[in-house]
Amino acid sequence: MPELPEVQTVVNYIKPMIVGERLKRIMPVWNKVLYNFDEDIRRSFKKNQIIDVYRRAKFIIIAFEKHIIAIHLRMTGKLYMADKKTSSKHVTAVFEFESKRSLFFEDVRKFGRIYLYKDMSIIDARHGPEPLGENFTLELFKGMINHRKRNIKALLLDQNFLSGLGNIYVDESLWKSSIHPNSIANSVPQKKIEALFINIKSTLEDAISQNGTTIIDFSVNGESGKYSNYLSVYGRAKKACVECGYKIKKLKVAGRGTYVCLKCQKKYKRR
DNA sequence: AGGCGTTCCTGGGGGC
DNA sequence: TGCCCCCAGGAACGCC
Repeated sequence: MPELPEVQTVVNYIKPMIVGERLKRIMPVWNKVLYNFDEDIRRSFKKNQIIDVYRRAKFIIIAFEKHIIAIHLRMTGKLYMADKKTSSKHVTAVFEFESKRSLFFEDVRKFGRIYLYKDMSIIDARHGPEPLGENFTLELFKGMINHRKRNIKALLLDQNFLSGLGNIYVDESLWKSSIHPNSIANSVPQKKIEALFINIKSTLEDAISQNGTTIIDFSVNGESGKYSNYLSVYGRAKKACVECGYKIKKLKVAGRGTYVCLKCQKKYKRR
């Protein structure tokens, strides 16, 4: 499941290949993949050269002079460049460039969507700060959390609260900070919040440096994420905690499969 | 405000 | 071996 590090890896991979390309058209292979391409914007889509590619939250942003295209991979989305049609039956959309090359969007479970906006305002309004951005300071994080009474895992997964985290990196960050995922957010001691702040950043940075955790099949070069070798709790049910040796438990928290060491991670209840 | 259920999808795992 | 059932999971939305 692509989270911030996986999306960043995809951006790093495709950016040098498509900046400067001119978009001829987007072919929706599966009819729901283009989420909000209203006809007016579509017809005025004349400034068609890609000027930048970057990540915001879990979106891949392809920027044109007058508009942006945002791609969300959701669970199983993949992007890769190719010259000709691929044989994959899971392609849901194809970006055709004037150079005759194409960017393929492949998505087995079909949750991924492509959005068209005039600018970033709608996405920015619905998403919290970037955990690796300069504006995301410890003081800001403390201020965001100190009035929140949700359980900490649900809060960290909420893209409106903080951008980019998903199930894997939330579990990893909470384990590293010795916080039980079912803790009430504003009951977690300040020292632990400081640790969490540091651990969210370092976990994401380490994962980016390993090209993410999810196995991403780029088809062309077959690169896959290597952070899976570094996971401490996620996916390690019944295995020994690498810190204390106690058996890792799999729970359900915030409706998600959740991995936790009940010996290392303390649950902070409502005060 | 926050928790919970539902929806979208399909491959794959569990049960028998 | 084979078949059917059911579920994971990101995010939006509605309901209480």
